[in-house]
Amino acid sequence: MESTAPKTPDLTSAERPRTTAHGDRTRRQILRRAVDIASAQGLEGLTIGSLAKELGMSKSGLFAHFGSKEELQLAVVDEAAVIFAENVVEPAFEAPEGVARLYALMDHWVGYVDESVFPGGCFWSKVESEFSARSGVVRDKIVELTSEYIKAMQADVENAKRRGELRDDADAAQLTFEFGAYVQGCNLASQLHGDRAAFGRARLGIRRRIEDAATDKGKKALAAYIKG
Amino acid sequence: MESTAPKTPDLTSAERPRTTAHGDRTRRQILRRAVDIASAQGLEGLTIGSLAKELGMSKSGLFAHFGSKEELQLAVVDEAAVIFAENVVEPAFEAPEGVARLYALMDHWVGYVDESVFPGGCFWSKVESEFSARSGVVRDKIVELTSEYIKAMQADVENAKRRGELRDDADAAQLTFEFGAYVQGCNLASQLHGDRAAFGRARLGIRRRIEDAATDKGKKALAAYIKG
DNA sequence: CCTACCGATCGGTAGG
DNA sequence: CCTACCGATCGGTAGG
Repeated sequence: MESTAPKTPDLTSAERPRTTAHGDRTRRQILRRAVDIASAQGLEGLTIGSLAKELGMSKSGLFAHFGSKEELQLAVVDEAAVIFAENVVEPAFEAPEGVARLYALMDHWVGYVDESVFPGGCFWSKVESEFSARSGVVRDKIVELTSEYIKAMQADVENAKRRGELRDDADAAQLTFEFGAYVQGCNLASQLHGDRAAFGRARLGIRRRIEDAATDKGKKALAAYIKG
Repeated sequence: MESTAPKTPDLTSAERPRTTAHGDRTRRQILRRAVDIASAQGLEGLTIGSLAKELGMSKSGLFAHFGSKEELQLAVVDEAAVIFAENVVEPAFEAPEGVARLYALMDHWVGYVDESVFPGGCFWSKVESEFSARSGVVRDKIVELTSEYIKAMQADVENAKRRGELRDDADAAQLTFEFGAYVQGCNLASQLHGDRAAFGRARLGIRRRIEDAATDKGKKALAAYIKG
């Protein structure tokens, strides 16, 4: 039975009416706090009751903003993507194209882990591990967004090749894999072993892999960017 | 009030009476299944009720083997350490000392992730991430064991240096960091993105880092081991 | 090893 | 946004 004028509006969809400035501000405050908690406790450890208590509101009051725990988790992942864009992707675009921008992207990325934008370390490392053996829309969104970040790395590597700053025989997929691994590695070493030296090791590894694959033009461009 | 003859024996300690062969076998069966589940769902996602149901026993019957969820988690971590020793640490000792043994250790390590000894990928990656922002004896045990694995890597690097197979200026801590990062990287790429090519990339990265740091003697020893 | 419980907490709902 | 609930599940206990 289909109805052309449904009595019950779909409160779980993104089109749910939410036009007041106050409602938007409250929702944003909830999500900022939720991303912090999820970076430490995971998206399942983030419970509606404990989040509500920390924000000084009732459980059902908070719940009404999202409609389900899954919708809350999706909103938290979206919010984390905004924070990542602001702290890593966008700042890297200020560097000149080529190896400089590639290095800038990875340098900001390590910095975002290092400076602990989130109390629990890298939000993405946490939720990737948490959802790696699950299925559903939350996992799908995590996979989609982190795939974009990997593609952004690889695009910068391939752009540097096209500009003649990395050698033609440089293996873009291999470099991308190694860069991602270094970021993961320093996040875990820091969070689990308190090893702050790992950030320097990640940066050094990234720099050496770029230098090893760079042409003379690329080496000069990278040195000029790092010095400047 | 101290008693020299306490009426209630400490059932949570390791000294709890457990002498029957049957009890030991049951306990081992429970733990093997539990490690599998924890590699996918984590040590919190491993609930006593669901584990009991899967093993066809009552919740309290299973519970009696451990005394608390925390003791179960500790036993699961110990069991995972036995499996890691059998699959990675011990097989590597069959390779000759030096860069060959270093490569063998890392090759078996990647193989243990690749061949999915556990259904959820690397048990250690899962629980390291899960407990990175927690405190307590379970986290402490995870940190202790994974630190041992890192030390085993670094000991092999330093041994290869002493034998003149890696150059004197090779940075042992840097190499160790990069090897660990590659293992983490291929586990996540495989589990989250289904990227089985990542195992080859991890192995290639490990081999190139060793070759880049190797002396002529070391290059020959590595080539002989990989060919043989 | 079992059945039969316990209090606490989970996500979610009713009704305002 | 609230109070007051719900059934399900959690770790854990009593008593055998």
